Amino acid sequence: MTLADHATPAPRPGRRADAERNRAAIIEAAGKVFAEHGGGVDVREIARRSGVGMGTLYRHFPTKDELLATVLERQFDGWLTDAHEQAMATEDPWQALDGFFDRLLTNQAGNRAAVESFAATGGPSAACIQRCYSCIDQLRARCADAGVLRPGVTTDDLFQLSGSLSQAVLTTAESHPGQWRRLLRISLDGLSSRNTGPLPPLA
Amino acid sequence: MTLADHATPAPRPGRRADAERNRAAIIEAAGKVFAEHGGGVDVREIARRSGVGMGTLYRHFPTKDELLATVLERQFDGWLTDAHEQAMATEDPWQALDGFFDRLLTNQAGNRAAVESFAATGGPSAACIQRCYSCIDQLRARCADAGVLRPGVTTDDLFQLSGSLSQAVLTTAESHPGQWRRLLRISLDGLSSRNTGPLPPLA
DNA sequence: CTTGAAGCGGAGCGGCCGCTCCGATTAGTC
DNA sequence: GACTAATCGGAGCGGCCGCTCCGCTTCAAG
Repeated sequence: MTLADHATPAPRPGRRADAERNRAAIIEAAGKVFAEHGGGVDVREIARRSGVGMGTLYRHFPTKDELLATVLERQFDGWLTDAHEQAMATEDPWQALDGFFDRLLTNQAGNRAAVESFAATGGPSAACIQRCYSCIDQLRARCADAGVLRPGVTTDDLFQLSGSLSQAVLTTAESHPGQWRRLLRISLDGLSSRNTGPLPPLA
Repeated sequence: MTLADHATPAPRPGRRADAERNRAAIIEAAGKVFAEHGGGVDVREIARRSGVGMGTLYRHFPTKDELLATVLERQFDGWLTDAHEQAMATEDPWQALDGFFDRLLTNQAGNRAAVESFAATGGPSAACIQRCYSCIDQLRARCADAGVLRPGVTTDDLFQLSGSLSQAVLTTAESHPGQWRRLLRISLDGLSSRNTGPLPPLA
């Protein structure tokens, strides 16, 4: 995992064993709590759920934002890696793109904090966005080379699409789980090279 | 306007003139402030911007949530009416649908509070959602009758689409304004009857 | 102009929440 | 077991924000 680099402070090996355990507990609990209630939850709730005092929590993460960022980064990075690996293992370029989106969105289904962070900044962090862009661009290029992608579609378009769909994933999570897949199918069909009409120009 | 019914307390005609003026000022200022900063802003900011004291604000709206609801309802209702009228005046069913979405999304472009409310509850209020559903359903039926709409597409699909795109409208508002139109075009192309593949079933 | 009731303003209360501080505890060493 | 430095825990501080309270102002009826 390359993402441990972003943690603050980084998990040094020379640390006491209980400290290491607590740190892990905090990250796990925070992941669940943020996903359930969004980034606005009381930090005390995270401390409670991880069985740790406030002092301990704040020694590991100097700021609530830092904790949120770390957690989000870990989660998103995991989802991204997973979706990317699956896509790489798929031969058909179009199915790879399809599977990538499906996997990525499935993974973050119901995670309030993740969607909020997309809404606020377009993603968990600049580095994360960059990684995501790279993945998407790779898949886009494969599709474009195979001639199955609608001409003029940019990596940015695909990135925005995933962000916008993650909104749908969240709002339909409780009432109509999985309905977002219909939107994904529709969008992907609109992205196929069957559609040759020009897209609105970038301002 | 049927939406004044939702205000609390309703603007009674027998009220003093200055009270009426203040009420209007509050609604207007709140609309701007909520749009700029989202539903989380300090109520004091709204009082300041409308040139009114806290007491006045809270006599007109017993609760911050009530104020937010009223404002959102007014705004959304206006946008919806506007988009609907424009769509009704368009003969071609497909262009009517296209124009409806374009107009609705353009109108709410950059309104943080509006997008938040979509994220939280799917819309400003149950009544508003109902109205929106009706509009969309009407347009959907016209397209379906004309045979230009992909088979199996539900009103719910179209509603979710608009909610998900409003997310894109917000995130691209500052860096790439108007880029969301590309996503809209893509989605609509995926919704045309040219695409006959079955959509994932509703769970 | 007088009068009384409707309306106004903003200081301030109470609760929530991010973060800190320091005495108690415990892991790890000899 | 003794020792010490790293770690822990949670009471509490300070600031933010929703909302209230009440003395002052203004409208409009007579």
